[in-house]
Amino acid sequence: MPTDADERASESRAWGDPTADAVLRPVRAGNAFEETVERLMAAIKLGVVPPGARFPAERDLAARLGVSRITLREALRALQQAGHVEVRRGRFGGTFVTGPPPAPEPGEARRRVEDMGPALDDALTFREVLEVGAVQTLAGRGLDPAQRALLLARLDAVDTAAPEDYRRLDTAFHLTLAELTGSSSLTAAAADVRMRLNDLLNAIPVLERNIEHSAVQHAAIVRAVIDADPEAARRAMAEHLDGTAALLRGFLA
Amino acid sequence: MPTDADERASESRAWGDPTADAVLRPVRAGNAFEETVERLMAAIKLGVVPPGARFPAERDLAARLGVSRITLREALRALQQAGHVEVRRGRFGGTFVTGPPPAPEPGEARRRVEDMGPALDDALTFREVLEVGAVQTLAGRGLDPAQRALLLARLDAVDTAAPEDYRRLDTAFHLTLAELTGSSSLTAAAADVRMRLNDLLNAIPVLERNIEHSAVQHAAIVRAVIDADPEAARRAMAEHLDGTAALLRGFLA
DNA sequence: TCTCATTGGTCTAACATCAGTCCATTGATT
DNA sequence: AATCAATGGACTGATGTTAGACCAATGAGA
Repeated sequence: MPTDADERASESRAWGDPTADAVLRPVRAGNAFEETVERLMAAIKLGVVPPGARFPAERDLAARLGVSRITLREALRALQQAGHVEVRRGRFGGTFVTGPPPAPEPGEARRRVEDMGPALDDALTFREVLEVGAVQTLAGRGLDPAQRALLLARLDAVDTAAPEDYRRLDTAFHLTLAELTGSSSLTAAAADVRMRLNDLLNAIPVLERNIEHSAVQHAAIVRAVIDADPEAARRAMAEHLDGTAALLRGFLA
Repeated sequence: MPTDADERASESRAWGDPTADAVLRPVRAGNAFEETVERLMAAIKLGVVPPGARFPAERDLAARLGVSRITLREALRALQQAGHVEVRRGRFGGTFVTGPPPAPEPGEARRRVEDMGPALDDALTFREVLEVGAVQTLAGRGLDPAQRALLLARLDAVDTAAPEDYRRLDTAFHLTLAELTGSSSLTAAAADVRMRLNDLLNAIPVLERNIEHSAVQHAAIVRAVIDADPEAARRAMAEHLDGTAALLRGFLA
């Protein structure tokens, strides 16, 4: 009877599963506890809360994460038991990030890359789209003086960073570019992919040569953005990202 | 005493709140029920399940959405009571999408755009980054014959669409571009942002002139992707998106 | 030395969500 | 007309999650 509906239904099947998968994907990645632990670890690993600094008070933090204080505390206790944070009571107390975890073993990187599997290509592609898109957008609309100052400060921070702070300040530099677009969705997505790749990057030794190379590329990116040259910005960022992408993919070969 | 920690802490504060906000953002947008309703409505509005077609069986759907069957059923019942779906029991039964909702009033678009406020710019910026990035990526790596055929089919579908199917097939075309990159994160993000803008787009009448204009731009995008010309693809997509962006922003002036 | 604002620690009652099981209905197929 | 596989409908008991209130500890500043 409803031939019209049938036609549409079959047409819908022809839509291709990937789109349906994207819309009908899992509503939540895990339970509140797991996701909270994930976020807190991300804040630590991305350097949002550097070693020695403290997280916001439990009540604040729970509100920010949209999670009950109890759930948050369970997550914090997990981090505490894992030795990532240290909790002190009383006024001027709080949850403090302990020193950086021991550097991973040399072979660790390879194992982690292999573990990610197809998710690696997903993350690398997404990152390139986001970060290249961010600098193109910024170069296309130009920066006001305050934005320019912030960006130059971040660039300088990376260039003069001590080795143990390098990753953290590099992350800050990249995420600042996303922030400056003013799109919170873009910033959140950029932070998310960065987090996914961070474990891999941390497992790769920071070589002096690579740092110098990155410094040149970072400078080129900033220059292109400030000069309001989208095409140059695109090229500089793509080149920069392709470097580490090739490095990571190299572990799969 | 711990001056080192203090320095790092103050440095962290200087990180800028936006990054911290991005990492310490809410873990979940709402409860499972609300998010499930949201997703199902998205599937309907984006045309993933067109009018007359049916959703996967409750057990399948619950598994896909990563939600218990009970929660899913509550969400489905909400959609049923709102008249968006129709439930039939027995074998060959299921949850069917009813006909399209009545067209919104003329003044509706303006109100909705004003309601979104700053979220509009966020969504428009994010969309531009994602979709421009997608076509650039595709043009940069080229399409295999199957991908090319799929893309051309989607293009043809939009061009020959009946007015009531136009938005749905236009959405399919855009999301297909994201899919072809092979990055599920990118596809999910594109679907998400499209969903956010969809209500606004639906509130704008579909004019013959605009359709023709879009058809030309769609063709240009596809040509650039197939010709493996990233710069042309970027330009074509940016121009296309800026059109509707200007239209929507116009309601705020 | 004492105050007290701020912080983590704990508890309760209510609600949300879950996995698993079994029942009721349907209609194409036999 | 009977079969039966696939579907929605309904229930139970266990677990996850929440809001809110109250207690305990801390140490900078009065």
